[in-house]
Amino acid sequence: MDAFFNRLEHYACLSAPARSRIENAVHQTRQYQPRTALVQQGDRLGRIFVLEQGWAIRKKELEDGRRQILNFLVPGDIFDLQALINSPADHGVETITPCQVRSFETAAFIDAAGTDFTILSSLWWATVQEEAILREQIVRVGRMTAIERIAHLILELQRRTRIAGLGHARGGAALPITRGQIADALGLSPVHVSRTITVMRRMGLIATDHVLEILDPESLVSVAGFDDHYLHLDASPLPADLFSRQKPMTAGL
Amino acid sequence: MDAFFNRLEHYACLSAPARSRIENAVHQTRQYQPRTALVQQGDRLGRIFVLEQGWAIRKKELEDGRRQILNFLVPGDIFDLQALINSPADHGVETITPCQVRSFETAAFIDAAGTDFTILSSLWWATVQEEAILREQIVRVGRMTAIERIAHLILELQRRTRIAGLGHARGGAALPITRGQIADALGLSPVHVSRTITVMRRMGLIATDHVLEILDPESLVSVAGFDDHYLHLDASPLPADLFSRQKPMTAGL
DNA sequence: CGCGTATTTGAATGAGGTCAAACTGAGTGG
DNA sequence: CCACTCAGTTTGACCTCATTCAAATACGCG
Repeated sequence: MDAFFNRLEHYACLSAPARSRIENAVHQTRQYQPRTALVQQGDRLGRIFVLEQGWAIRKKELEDGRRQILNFLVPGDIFDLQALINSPADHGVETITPCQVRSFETAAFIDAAGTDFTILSSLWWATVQEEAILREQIVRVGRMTAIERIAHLILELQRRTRIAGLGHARGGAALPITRGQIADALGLSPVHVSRTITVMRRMGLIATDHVLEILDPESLVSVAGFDDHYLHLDASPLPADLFSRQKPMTAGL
Repeated sequence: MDAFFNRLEHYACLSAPARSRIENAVHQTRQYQPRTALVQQGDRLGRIFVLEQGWAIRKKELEDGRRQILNFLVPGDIFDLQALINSPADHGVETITPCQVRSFETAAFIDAAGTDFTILSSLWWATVQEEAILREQIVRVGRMTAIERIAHLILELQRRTRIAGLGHARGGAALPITRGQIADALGLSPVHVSRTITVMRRMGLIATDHVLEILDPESLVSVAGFDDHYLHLDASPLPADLFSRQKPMTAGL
């Protein structure tokens, strides 16, 4: 439960009863190998998942094999709250490292989460943050050069792993992703990613001894034009009386 | 209120009391000229907006003037539910045609919407759909060729205007957007958009007498590799007892 | 008419893609 | 311990899709 609670508490301080509601909700935990499909496009899910350990990707594929990685998932990330509506998944989720995944049946999850204000507040934060990440991804892919895209992505992942409680205090946080994955995430070819990363290594921005590491955070920020506002790291809980001001017995969106 | 109700009812049939709760919620309606900023990056909003008439865009801008349009807003679209969390806007919203915009103070909106299951259900659908649109935008910009991007965007907007109750029965739906806007949405240059659209016109796919119109929907779908599943047009209401199965007095996410 | 904005077209340039081959490193098995 | 494999990475040569620059054209609109 660590990664999940860690994430929820990043957004709002959970009450003891809230914690135990979730702890006691029926759930299962499974381990997966890398390259395992967790959600397949077209699936109707009926479950809510939490990535407890490891890395995964959201992706869409075109008929002819072109692949777009929409986003990386790091420990604590929740998917798919969309399962609340019973519509087929419009994209797939796949592990890229060994992963531990917790899942709740939708109804059990709602019983546990849907009545507690702090949990709902955290979940809404998580949704807002996820949307913001998607928007920034659009900007990267639509309007940035190769080196900007890569630098920007690295910084985003570094910030997100920090939230997830991974990674070392500063710069740190080794990213377990391949050139091919970076390419599919950023709309580039693996070859060009390799070339660009070589340049970045020579610039002293990053090191790539087996895993990708940040050497010079400041310069990287400047190369990427990175502004972490969109990640809403300043998360503060919603006002606690937001939903109860006039109707004490109801909890809402 | 037409566009808003029309949209909400696309997702779930509203009860009479639900309608009147919204109708009676304190709100204001304003008209705006084209190119008016409705939300500026960095604003703290405190209001929920509904686009009643006209078209708008969500956008982000880079320091040096590069601009990325994240998404187009059509009548019935809601922004920004993110205002529920009190965090500065990470992107801007701007009109591109004359617009009529309704807005609710956050608290008033929650009072009206937060306790009614059908409304919450509709709002959740709208959020899920919006996220799906952002994801598809990533695929367009990341992995499609210019002609695919343009064809795909045109089809998305055509479907969305149909939901919005604009546009003619088939093909139809004139899109009031310029080459420059298409370029900023799709990560292309206006010049190349113009060239590509000329090609598409010569292929008999579209017409561009003042506004953009679809002539040959089938071929356009094939050129774009368009699959409208992601728009979740098959929206069906959540099971009405989803939140009340075990705890009758609560409504939830 | 005259101005500002959007579009079109041409020619030259460039960022990134493709193809192909060599290289690295972590298993795995003899 | 070495050979073999497989996946990922690197590098070079060439190509192409899209950009940039520039000039011409069309289109409202006061």
